[in-house]
Amino acid sequence: MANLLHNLNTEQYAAVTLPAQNALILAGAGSGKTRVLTTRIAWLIQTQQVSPPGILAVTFTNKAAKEMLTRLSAMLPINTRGMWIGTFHGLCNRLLRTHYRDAALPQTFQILDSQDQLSMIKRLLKANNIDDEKFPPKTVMYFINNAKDQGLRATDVEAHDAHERKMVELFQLYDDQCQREGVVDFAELLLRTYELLSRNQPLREHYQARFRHILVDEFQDTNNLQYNWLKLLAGHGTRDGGALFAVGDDDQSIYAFRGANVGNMSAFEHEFQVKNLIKLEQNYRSHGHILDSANLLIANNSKRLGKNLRTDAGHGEQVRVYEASSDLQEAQWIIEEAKTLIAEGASRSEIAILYRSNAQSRVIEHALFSAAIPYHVYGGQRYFQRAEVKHAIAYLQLMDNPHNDSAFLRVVNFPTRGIGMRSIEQLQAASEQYGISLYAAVPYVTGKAGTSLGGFVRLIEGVRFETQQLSLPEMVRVVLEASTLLQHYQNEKEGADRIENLEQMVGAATQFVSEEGFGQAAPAHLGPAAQAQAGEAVLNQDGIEILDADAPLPAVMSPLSAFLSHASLEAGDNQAQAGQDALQMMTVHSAKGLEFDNVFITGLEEGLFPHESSSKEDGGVEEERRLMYVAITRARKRLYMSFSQTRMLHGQTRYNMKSRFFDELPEESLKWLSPKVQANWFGNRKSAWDEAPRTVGSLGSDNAIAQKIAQKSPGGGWRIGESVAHAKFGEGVIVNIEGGGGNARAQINFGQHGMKVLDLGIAKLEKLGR
DNA sequence: AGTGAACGGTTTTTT
DNA sequence: ACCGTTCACT
Repeated sequence: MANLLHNLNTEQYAAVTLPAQNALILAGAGSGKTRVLTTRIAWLIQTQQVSPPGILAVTFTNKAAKEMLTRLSAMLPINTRGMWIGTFHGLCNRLLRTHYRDAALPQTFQILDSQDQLSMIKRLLKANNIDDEKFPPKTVMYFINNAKDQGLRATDVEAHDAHERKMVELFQLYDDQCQREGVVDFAELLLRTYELLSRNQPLREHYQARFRHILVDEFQDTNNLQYNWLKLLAGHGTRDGGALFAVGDDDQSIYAFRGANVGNMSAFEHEFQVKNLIKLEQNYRSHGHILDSANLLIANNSKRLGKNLRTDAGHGEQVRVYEASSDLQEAQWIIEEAKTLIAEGASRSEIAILYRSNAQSRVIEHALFSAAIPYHVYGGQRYFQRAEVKHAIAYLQLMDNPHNDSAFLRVVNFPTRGIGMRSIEQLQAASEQYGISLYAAVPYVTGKAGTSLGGFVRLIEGVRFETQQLSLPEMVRVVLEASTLLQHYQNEKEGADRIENLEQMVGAATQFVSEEGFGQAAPAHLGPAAQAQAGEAVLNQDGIEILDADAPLPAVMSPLSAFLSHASLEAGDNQAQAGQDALQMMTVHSAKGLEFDNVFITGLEEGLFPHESSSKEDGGVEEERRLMYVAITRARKRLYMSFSQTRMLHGQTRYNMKSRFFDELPEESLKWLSPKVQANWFGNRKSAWDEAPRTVGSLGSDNAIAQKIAQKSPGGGWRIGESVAHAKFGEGVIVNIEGGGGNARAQINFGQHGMKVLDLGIAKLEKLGR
C-alpha cells in the first residue's frame, strides 16, 4: 500500500484516500487525474474496503477505459477482467444483453452507428412521403438524439407547432421501426438501460447494492441522461447508496454542442451534498509561461468553479506568436519552425499542430508534404467505418439478426446480383403492408424479383448454416468468400486496399475472441467475492431467476453478437501510420487528453478561433475560450501561436482580425516573432509576399509598393485588406470596397464588433500602419 | 448498372 | 475549394 500512495502530492493523496462518500475532484490539466482515479480504485481494493465487483468505473472513450485497466493491472495483482470498467455505452450494452427480456429487446439486438441511424431516418422519411427540405434527415436525427440525451421519449416531448408535432411523430415512427428491426442507436443504449433500471425494482436494487463505489472520469462531459443514469445507479435518495467519485475539469468542458452539461458538476455538488471537494492544481506538465497564459486566459470566463494551476517547473520559454500575411505563409512558417525544432533534436511525434477546424489542415498538409516532413492527421476514417468493412459487417449482422433493414439494404445488391430499385420497392411495399422486416417480407414478393430476393435469403441462410460450428474468425472468412466481396474487389482497379482491409477482419476477429475469452470454458478470472455475488439469485419482476450481468460475455451473448457490438462501439483506430515518427496534426478537440513537448496553435483569428458561430450561442465564446485553454495546456515546453491576415475559406479569401484571445494572455509571457507594426500590404495571394516570410528589413520597400497600389485602387486611398481604426468599433480590416470616388463604401471586419459597411467619405477612419 | 454533372453543405466528435 | 450525395443519362 505504501507503494501505491507514495509519490502522491498532498491533494492527490487526500483524493485517493477519501472515505466512502460522494466526492468531486476538480482536476486541472496535467494534474494527474487518471493517476488519482486508478490509484483510488487500487487503494479501495487493497485496503479491502470493497471487492472488485463492487467497483463501477465509467469513462467516455474506449481509450480512457483501456488506459485505466492497463494502469490498474500494473498496480494490483488481480485479473481486472472481473471489474466493471468501461464506457457508458459499453456498460449499457452489457446490461441490456444480460437483461434483454426485461428490456424488451431481442437477444441479438444490434447497435446502429451514426451512419446507419442517418440512413434509417432517410428511409423513414421516404416511406412516409415527408418533404426532406422541410425535414432534413440530419435535423430529424439531431432532434431525436437531443431528446434521448435529455431522457425523453416521443411521448414526453412537448410540441408547440405543426412542425414540431411532425418531428415528434417522426421520432415515434423511428423508435417503432428500431423496435421492429431489433436495433438500438447510441443514445438508446443509455436511455433503455435507464428505463430498465427505473422500472425494474429488483434489478435496480440489485445493482445499487452491488456498486459501492462509482467512479466517473471527465465528469464535465456528462449529458443529462448520463447524470441521471449515475444518480440511479448510485442509489441517490436511497438509504444505502453507493459513493459517487466524480473527477472532472469545468475549464475543459468543450462538448456542450453534443449535449454535455457542465452544470452537472455543481448539480452534483448540491444534490449529492458533496462534502469532499478537492482541487488538483499542481501541474506536472507545462512550463511557467505556458501555464500563466492558460490561467490568465481562462480567468476571463465567468461561470467557473475556480481553479488555478501552478507548477514547480521554471518559467521556461515565452510563447512565440507569429502574424502571417496569408494561410500559405503561416504554413511555411510552421514548417520552418518545425524543421528547427527537429534539427535541435526534437522528435517529430513531440510536435503537434493544432487547429480549430479540419478545413485548416489542408494548407499545412500540403506544405509538410512539399517539405517531405512525415506527418499524421488524426480524425480520419476508422476501421469499422470503411465502406468495404461495413459491407462485410452487414452480412454478419443479417446472419445474427435478419430483421436489420439497414444491413439488408446495404448488401442485398452488393456485390450486384440483379436486385434493382423495382425489386426493392416491391419488397418495401410488402414489408409495410405486413409490418415486418424486409427479410421477412421476401416470401411475399412474386415473380422475377421474388426469385432473386429468394436467392439472397438462401445465401444468408446457407452461410449461417454452414458456419454454425465454426469459430468466429473462420466464420468471417467464410462470409468474405460466400458474399463474393473479395471477388468483387479483386476485379476492381483500386481494390487492393479494400481487400487488405477485409482480410484484416479475420485478424480482428481472432484478436477479439482471444481478448474477450470466447472459446474458453468457465470464467476462472472472477475473484471469490465476484463468484459469491454472481451466485446470488437475482429475480426479475416475474420472480424468475436471472443472470447477474457479471456473468462473462460468452454466457450473455454469442461470439458473433459480441463482435458486432464491438464493431459498433469501438469503431477501431483511425489508421495510425504505425511506427512512423511523424508530426501530429489534429483539431483542438481531438487533442484533449494528449500532451506534447512542442505545440503550434494555428489560425488564431476572430471568426475562426473563436469560431463565428460561437458568438450566436449562449456561452459560446466561453466554450471557445475553454477550447483555447485546452489547446494551451497541451504543451510541455514550447508553445507557438499563429494567425494570418488572409485566409482561403470555402473558396473565398477572408480578412480576419487577430483573435481576441491574444488580449487575454499575459504580455510578459508572449514573444512576438513578427513585428507588431507592419507595412500595409495588398491582399493578393499571388503577391511576392507570400512566397517568402517577411523580414523587418523588407518593410520599407513593401510599404512603397503598397502605396503605389493604393493610388490606383478605387475608393481613394483605401484598399481591401488594409487595417484601419474606427473611434467606436476599434480595429478592423477592409474586406470589400463598393463604388468609387466620393460615394465609396467599405465593408469592414471589426472582429468581435462585427462586420460594418461604412461610407468612406463620412466615416472617420484612421490608417493603421500594419 | 455504372458514369458524370449538378447540387448542397461546410465547427468541434464519441459512442 | 472540396467533399459526399443525388440525379439524369447511357
